[in-house]
Amino acid sequence: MATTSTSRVTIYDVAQRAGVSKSLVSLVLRGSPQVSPARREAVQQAIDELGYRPSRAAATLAGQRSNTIGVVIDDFANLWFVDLLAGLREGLAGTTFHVSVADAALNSHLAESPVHGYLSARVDGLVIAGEPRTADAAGVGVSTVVVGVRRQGVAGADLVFADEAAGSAAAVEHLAALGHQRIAFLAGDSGPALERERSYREAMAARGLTLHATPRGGTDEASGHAAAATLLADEPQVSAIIAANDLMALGAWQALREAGRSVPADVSLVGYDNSPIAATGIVDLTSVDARGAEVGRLAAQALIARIDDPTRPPTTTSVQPRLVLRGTTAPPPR
Amino acid sequence: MATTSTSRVTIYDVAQRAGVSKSLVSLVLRGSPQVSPARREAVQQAIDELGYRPSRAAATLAGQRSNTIGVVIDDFANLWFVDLLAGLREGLAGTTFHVSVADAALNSHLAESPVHGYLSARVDGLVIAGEPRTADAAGVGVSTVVVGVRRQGVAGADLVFADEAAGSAAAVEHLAALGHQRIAFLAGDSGPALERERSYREAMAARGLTLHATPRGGTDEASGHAAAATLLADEPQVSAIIAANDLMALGAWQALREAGRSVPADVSLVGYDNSPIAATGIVDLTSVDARGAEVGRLAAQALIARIDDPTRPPTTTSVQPRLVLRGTTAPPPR
DNA sequence: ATAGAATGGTCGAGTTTGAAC
DNA sequence: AGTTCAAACTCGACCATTCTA
Repeated sequence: MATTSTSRVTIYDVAQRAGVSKSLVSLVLRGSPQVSPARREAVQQAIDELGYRPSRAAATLAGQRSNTIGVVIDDFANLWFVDLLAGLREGLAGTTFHVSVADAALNSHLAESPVHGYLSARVDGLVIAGEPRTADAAGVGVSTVVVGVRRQGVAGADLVFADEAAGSAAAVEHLAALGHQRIAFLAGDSGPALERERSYREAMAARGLTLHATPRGGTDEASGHAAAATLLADEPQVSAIIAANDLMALGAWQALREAGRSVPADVSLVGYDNSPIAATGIVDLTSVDARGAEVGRLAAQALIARIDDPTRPPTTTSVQPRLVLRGTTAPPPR
Repeated sequence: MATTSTSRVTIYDVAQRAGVSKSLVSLVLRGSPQVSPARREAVQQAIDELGYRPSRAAATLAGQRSNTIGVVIDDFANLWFVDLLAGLREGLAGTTFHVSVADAALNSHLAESPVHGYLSARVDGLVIAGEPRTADAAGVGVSTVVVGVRRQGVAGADLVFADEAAGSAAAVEHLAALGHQRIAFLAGDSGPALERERSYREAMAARGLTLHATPRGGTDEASGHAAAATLLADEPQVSAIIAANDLMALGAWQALREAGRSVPADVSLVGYDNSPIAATGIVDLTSVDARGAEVGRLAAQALIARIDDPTRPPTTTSVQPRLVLRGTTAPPPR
């Protein structure tokens, strides 16, 4: 079995052992139907006996394709991508593509950007689930789909994103239906956060309600806390808060607690992303589900189609978000 | 710039344009000091003008090394690995290794295991941060470090893990110092969970306290909820609960709330992992910090050393965990 | 079903160059 | 002027596959 062979076992070794040519081994490896069952069996046996592992590098070099799809995300700490990856995988079922994930931080010790790394790796497709670099705006030379609403586009890429407008509208509608009038929005400066804010403004205007949007800041828990604290000091009459994401909502909750306001009795709270943290029973945060899994599934579809025909015109697909009602929203206090 | 060249630009094209041999281009690419500034400059200019991207596949094939480290984790949804990756990256600073992350689920549409995928990719090193497959116990033929306490070992691999015994002991000690006697443990069936349970038992025995460990179940929120619900029904006199991880602690908290017991006034609660979710102000869960970043840093060190000298005897390194005190522990009710 | 060219790099050995002895 | 030597550069075999014929 695990013979400590001096050199690696190659396709030649397998071919020799099975008594066939190396080309035939290659065919078996890639599951070609043009191989007789007897030969296939013999080759497979030789592979097992020798413990042969095909070299992906050689296959990529010779085949001009890596059979790999690269996924670039902003940050592993951002929980949103967990769903996205799950959907991506689902959409890739039935294909033989490998999936490789990189975040900008992970390889920050190298000068190179993740996108360039994947380009060097000759990926067959690229999923950019974060803000694209300006340098990549002109196109990256490989089938690409950009996920999420981004400030920066990538030429020739397909687009898949959640319809943030519908999400904010649903949140506003839910709160308005409960009787809230003074509904605030905790704004952030990422692409999706901007879009969520924009549509919050629209939804409020459509109802003739007064806007209460905070200045744009970061999108983490501390930013949510700070923004909410300022908001509560300036406009204590606010009875509901929509945050640009769940983490900010948690920060806001903390600020509310510190201000002696209870959720949802005094103030209703709606997050955005429906992240795992919102779903825990102890947090139980009403949140807009951005449908990451569905976005991932559609992104996979778009990518497969583009790899199949790189000349097809870029498409734009949006997914309807869903408001997940939990325990942080209630009618305003009388 | 972006000339839509028919075929890819290769090292030959760059060499020709710069008026040097392809070997010299290769030397520039890898930052060799044996190149005159003038030539280096010329080559770099040619690279920029042509938009050349080296082929990693070719480099790996020719160089017999991929300059890549593969990281295998159980599941992206497990937040623990976020810290681990951060530490890994830190430990890899100054090297030119690329880092690639795969979880078992992500490529589940392929028959192949992540480890085998990385073997085919000819990674220079492997970090296994999950339960190794039995098939890999005999060794995988590449420098490997296993992270965390696992039931299954990998021959020849270095080991880096948090000292779970010290973690459980710290939790028990903290609770005992607050005056708790009836301290329960929510057990799970993963490698680390078993170890945490084992040392909980030891720490309790050392203090002459009666054990209250639940039967081992899953390690997710629902499992924590179920285990705690049963525990509260069977042994309502318990005044403190240590969970095998944070998610289980959240589930337990929910069960406590449903039973009308408040945290920490009626029952104290300690989680394990110090995950981001525990750190949020709204949850504020006392938790044992498994020091993922430190583990990652040490894993990187061990791996670098092993890649440097594959014959060195396997090492075992443990990291002292730290109990992070937050708002879910207090003296028992009188 | 197979031989042989092609893929795009790396690597070690060898060649050139120019200055120092 | 001839020899020596290191630094700078080039040559060509080789890596393990796929693809064409």
